[in-house]
This record gives sequence, C-alpha cells and structure tokens, in this order.
Amino acid sequence: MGKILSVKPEYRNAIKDLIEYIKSKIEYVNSLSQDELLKLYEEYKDYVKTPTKAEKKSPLPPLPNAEIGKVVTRFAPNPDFVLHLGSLRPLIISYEYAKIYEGRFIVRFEDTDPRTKKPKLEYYKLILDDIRWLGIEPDEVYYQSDRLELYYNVARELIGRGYAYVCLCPSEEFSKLSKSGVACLHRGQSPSENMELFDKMLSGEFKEGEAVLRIKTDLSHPNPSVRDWPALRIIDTKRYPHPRVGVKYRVWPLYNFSCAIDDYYMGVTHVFRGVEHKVNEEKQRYIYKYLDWKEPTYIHHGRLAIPGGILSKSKILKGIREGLYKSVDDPKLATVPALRRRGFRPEALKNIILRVGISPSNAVIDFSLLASENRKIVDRLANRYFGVRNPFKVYFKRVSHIDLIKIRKHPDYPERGVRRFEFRDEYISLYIDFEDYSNIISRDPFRLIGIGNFILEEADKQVKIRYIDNDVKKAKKEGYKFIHWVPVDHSIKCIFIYPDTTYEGYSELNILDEKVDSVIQFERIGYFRIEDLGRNNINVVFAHD
RNA sequence: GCUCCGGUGGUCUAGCCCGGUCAAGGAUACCGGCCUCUCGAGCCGGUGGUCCCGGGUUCAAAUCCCGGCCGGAGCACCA
Repeated sequence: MGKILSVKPEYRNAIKDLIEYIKSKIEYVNSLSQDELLKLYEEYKDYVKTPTKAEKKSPLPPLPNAEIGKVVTRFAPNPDFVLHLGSLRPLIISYEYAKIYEGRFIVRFEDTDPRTKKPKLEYYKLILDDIRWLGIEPDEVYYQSDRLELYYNVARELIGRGYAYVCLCPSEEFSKLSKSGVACLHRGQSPSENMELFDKMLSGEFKEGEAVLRIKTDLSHPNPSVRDWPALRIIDTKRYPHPRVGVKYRVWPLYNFSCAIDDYYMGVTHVFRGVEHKVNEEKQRYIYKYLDWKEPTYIHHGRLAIPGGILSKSKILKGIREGLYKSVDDPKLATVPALRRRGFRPEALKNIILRVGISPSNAVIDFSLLASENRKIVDRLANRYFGVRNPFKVYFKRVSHIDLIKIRKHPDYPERGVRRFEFRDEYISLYIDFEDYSNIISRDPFRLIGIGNFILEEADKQVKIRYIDNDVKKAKKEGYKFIHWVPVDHSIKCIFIYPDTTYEGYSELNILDEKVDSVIQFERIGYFRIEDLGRNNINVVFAHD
C-alpha cells in the first residue's frame, strides 16, 4: 500500500476508496483455490520476491553484509570453565550462520590471562568435546597462547606509526588522569623511545604493573575506559605459569588487542557475542582504523538466564568448593556437561538457542521450554521401562492365564520388540511405588499395566491384592488408576539421580537391554539417561517429566 | 553518577530499519477433544495481549518523533 502511494501520489486524495479497493482484492485472492493461486503466481512471478536459500534454511534472520560462501564466524571461549547454557548462544548462532552461508567456523581459545582467569588444560579438552558433542565440527581451532609473536609484531607496527605508547604510570595514577581527560606524560614519547621501552617490557626489565602498552584513542571519549586503552601488560609467569606455554612469555595481550588482531587475521566477517562486549567494539575500532583493516560486523545478543539455574562461573566454582555441587556436571547446574549428563540432546539445545535468536534483549529461558524441546526429540528415542523410586511390596495369587506378560518397548514402534515378564509361582510379589499405594488403600479397583485389574484384599504385615479381570476398556471407562510395577524377582537396584535428591529403588531387569548413555522413559515418572549399567545395580539421571 | 542498549499474552520470539492483508503470527505453559493398557509424543480445538506509559506526526503507528517509567550492560593492567 505504501508502495502504491509512493508510485502514484495522486491516489492520496482517494485514499479511503483505495483502501476499500485493496481490501476487496485481498479478499478475492484469499478466496482463490490452490490451483488458481498457482496460476496467478506464474503470471506475476517476476513481481514477487522469492526468499533466498539462506532465508529459507533456518529460523534465523538473514545476516547483514553476508554473502554465500564468504561468511566466517568464530566462537572464542576462555578455557577457564566448561560451556554452559549461556555460552551456547554465541556458539550455536555463530556455527549456524557459517553453515547457512556455506562459510567457515572457527574456534579460538582466548587464553591470554594466566593470572586472574587462569586457563586449565582440562577445560580446553572439555570445551572442544562438548562442541563436537553438539554436532559442531570447527573448520579451524586456534590458541591465542600460540600467537604472541603476532601480537608483538602488530604492537611494533602501531608504535612505529605513533598510535601506541608504553605507559609507565601506576594504574591508579593513569585512571585519575584519564578521568579528567588529561594525557599522561608518556603519551608524548617518540616512536623510538616507545620501541625501546617495549623491548624492555619483553626482555623482562619491568615487573608486573610497571609498564603497559596503550593504544592512543580520544582522551575526551565519553567512556573513560576507551581513553587510551591498554593493549599489552606484564604477567609474572614465573609465579603464574601458563598451562600451555609455561614461562615462555611475560607480556600478554588484553582482550581487545588480541581479539581485534585475530578477527582480522582469521578473516572473521561476523562476530556474535554478548551485550557486555558492546564497548569493546568501539575500542577495537581504533585498531582497524589505524591499520586500515576492514571491520567485521558485530552483533551483540542479550544474556541468557534460567530460573533457578546457576550459570555464573564464579558461583559454580564456589559451590563446588563448598560442597554444594559435586562437580561441573552436577545435575543442578545448567552447564553443558550437566545437561548432557541428564540426557538432553544436542538438537534440543540447538532448537532452543535458534528460537531465542540474536535479539539484544536478555532472555529468561524457562526450564519447561528446555524440557519440551528435549521431550520432542527424546520421546521417539526412549524405550519405556518400569521403575519404582519408593518401592513398596504387594503380592497376589497368580491366576493361570497370567504367565507371560509382554509389553512394548515403545508404544509407537512395535518393531523394537517387547519386554517380557514370566510369572510361574503361585504367589507373585511386585514392587509398586509407595505414592500409588494410596490409590490401593482406598479400596478402589486399580489396574496393573499390562497384567489386569486388581483390588486390595488385605493390608496386614503384607499387602495382598486380588485379581478381578483383564478388562482394559472397563478400567478406562471406570477411571481406574493405571499403575506400573516391578516384579521382585525380575528387578535390579536402581539409583535415580535428581537435581536435589536421589532415590534408591528398582527397575525392571529388561533395562539391561539398553546401553550406557541411552535415554529411556520410566513410565509415569519421566525421562532419564542411563549413566551406569552394572550387573547388580544401575544409575539413571533424571532429565524431565 | 556517567555512557550505551532494550521493553510485544506467565515465559521466549516474529513483525519495527522501508507506517497500511497486524483489531499482532509462532513456541511454551494452561484447558478440552482424538489417539494410546503411561501423567509422554502426535493431531485438532480453546483461554490468555490497552504491542511499558503519555504526547506528537499521519487518512493510517507495535512500527516514525519527543518526554517519562522500568529493566539490562559497560565504566579492569578480565574475557
């Protein structure tokens, strides 16, 4: 409509009629059948915008400044912790866009602070492992700790051109000056003086904190942290050795310096990172400008939170020290190892992240959304079994036709076979869940799934139930409670691990057909991942209902 | 305090740049039906929104402009 008016402004006077006219046309088109629409489409094909391949392939919006085959993205974790739900946003989005645009995806470990954010060898491995588990195979993997010489070279280049200087001010001194927009006395040093001082930094003549290389920016920049921001500083690696390169280097780049250089040299075209990096875009812009490099496109997304889920690195580490959590994969946590351990599937996590997208606002992801996405995927994978968390024994006198009970492993996939239960003895003992006992004590009839309808006969020291009939239709119509059971002599001890508790109960023995790591459903209880399958007992970790 | 950025049903999100099939679409949650010897999945239907508030521009505003409120982020020799 706006289009029509801009082409034919004279219609402006008759706007009311125009609206009516368009409405009638729209109604007409909407009333057409598929075939008629197709015919119309053929006729006017050239006027219709067809979405490009990239637009069709994914729920993600088209990327600005992107061309098929030329997009390069990267995920840049600090190996001082494992991946968690929050890290998944830049990771999955970066990877997805690289894939959509048939470009490259890079993983780059940002391990340039051996002191306060000390990297750990185990985390490099765990992070890469989790990335691959998510079905993401990086085209290239880099370690910033291997690239120090490159950063030194760029530093020399900037010093030579007069865009950087070695500042000898104590940091409090500098920030005082910078707050009032005053240059420190090192700012005016000549390139050759700076070069000399920089060499001294490298050769170890300064101690930690005594010298820092700064990038000249704008001393009147509204954000004081942008004013002559620091690029390289000294870390006493004798005291804080780097886990990969030990004491080899003592001059280390700060985030903005190494990040800008690497993004450029690695040919990164699009950067996805959290909103907390917004100002860093401005800082890094100076490097690109001074060296006449082309800047990547930055997209800053909001943070992710999960109610009751703890994502903070420091809080988790503290919790582990205090014994609140057992380890980084404690099921209480929203870390990738924990989610993985609980049986969340990579596709589910991916779907969640794609749904949340690249919006700059923060998002609170309710656990039910995670559960629902995962349930959709896991439901068809998970075979069904009976398990009781709070075992309670009941017994009944067998009737002759109750001898071999077969129940499908999966109600929708008969080809997966059945679970078999053989009953031979005169009296049969079963474990049922104690919560279900209340339904029995009320003396209402109930149904043992797959066996038949029963009613309580006596509740003395032992609870005896009596078989009535095997009429499923009646059971449904009368609203009998359908309860699951585990035969005492066909059971295996099972530990049910929940985020805040564990149960020691039983599973039916047929679960031994499964493998460690498979996700199963205990009927009426929920989905679990099998963590341990021993001969005498098993462990399962709760995913969700 | 200063500087940025957000605000669409309970939650998440599409639409906002380029105002008009948007009296707002999808997902989740909730309710009901079908299916099912699970409280699952699937399919069908339903409840739920003053598009943060106020003003302005316009024939027309979720969309543009101004003001306010609320929320977030940054203000490290961390990433």
